[in-house]
Amino acid sequence: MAFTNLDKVFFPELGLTKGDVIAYYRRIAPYLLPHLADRPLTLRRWPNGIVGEDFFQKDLDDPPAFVRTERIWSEEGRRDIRMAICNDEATLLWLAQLGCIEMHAWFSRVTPVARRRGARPGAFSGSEATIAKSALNLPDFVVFDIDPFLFPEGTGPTRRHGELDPDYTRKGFEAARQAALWLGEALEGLGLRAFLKTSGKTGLHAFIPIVRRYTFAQTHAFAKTMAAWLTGQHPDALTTAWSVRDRVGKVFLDYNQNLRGKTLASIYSLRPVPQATVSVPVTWDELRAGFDPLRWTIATVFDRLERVGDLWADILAGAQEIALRAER
DNA sequence: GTCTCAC
DNA sequence: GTGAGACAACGCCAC
DNA sequence: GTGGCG
Ligand SMILES: [Mn+2]
Ligand SMILES: [Mn+2]
Repeated sequence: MAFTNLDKVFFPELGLTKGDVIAYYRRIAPYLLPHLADRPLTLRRWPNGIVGEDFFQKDLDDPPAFVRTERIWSEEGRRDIRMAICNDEATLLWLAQLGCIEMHAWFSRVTPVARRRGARPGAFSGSEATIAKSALNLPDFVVFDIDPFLFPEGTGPTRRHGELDPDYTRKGFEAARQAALWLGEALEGLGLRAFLKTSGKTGLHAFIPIVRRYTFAQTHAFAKTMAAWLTGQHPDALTTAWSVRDRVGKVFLDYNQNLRGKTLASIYSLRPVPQATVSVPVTWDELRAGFDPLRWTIATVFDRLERVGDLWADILAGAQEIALRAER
């Protein structure tokens, strides 16, 4: 496999090239690869850099031989597609070569669930019924995508990528921070430990590691209940509204990613914003103290990693049970 | 970015 | 050999 | 079935 166009500018403001993106993923690989392991990938590609067009890709027609793929049923396409799984550095760099700036891994894995009877390990193809019965329907996490919908005066949802507006960044993140703190308190009340990361923009991602025993329907219901309860406690600050215009001025607690095939920009993903930020794990103590979420970028993240290591290294070891009854 | 097909 | 053109997701929900 | 949404 050949790398091409290494000098093509991918981040004009910083002058970062495609070669810089590939170099970033080569260096981050030891931290990132464990979090991608065994998870189907939804590719999101920017072959002409962050100011160019982007597109999603799931089906890989004829990938290099070193790329692991899995045949997975696509209900809408009524056919099997071949999805990439990134378990090694070569595959990661191939993805970067394709123009993947972010990595989007599923919340479920293809590996068999231990001690599960009646399952057909490795069968994800042929029908919706097959994949619904498979390990891919049993996520490792309940996820909360915490998205501030605060905008500078005179702008609106259509211009919500206000990453260039420091005032908006600060206000939006402060709102997301408060929302995450409320979520953290509620989860603590349930005896659940969650892992936190910046999105790389102004939001936050909270992951609750769970045993692979709950279906997406169950994790979705759990997250929806939590989000609705929190929104009821803080109706002026939080929303779960489906319509963007009904979210303006609030923090959108998005529980809807808890479905098979949905993704978020992964931990240690480079984000397609001018500052070339990175999605970085943070501690709850750091959240309480506050920070600038855009401080971690392609240029600065390794300083932090060398100091604190991978704060999510043990995330799968802490798989928890979730109560399915409506809590409180 | 990759691939195929026409010239 | 080279350039043009096609192509690269999808599930859920409201209406 | 189409459109909004992430
Ligand atoms: Mn979101
Ligand atoms: Mn988000």
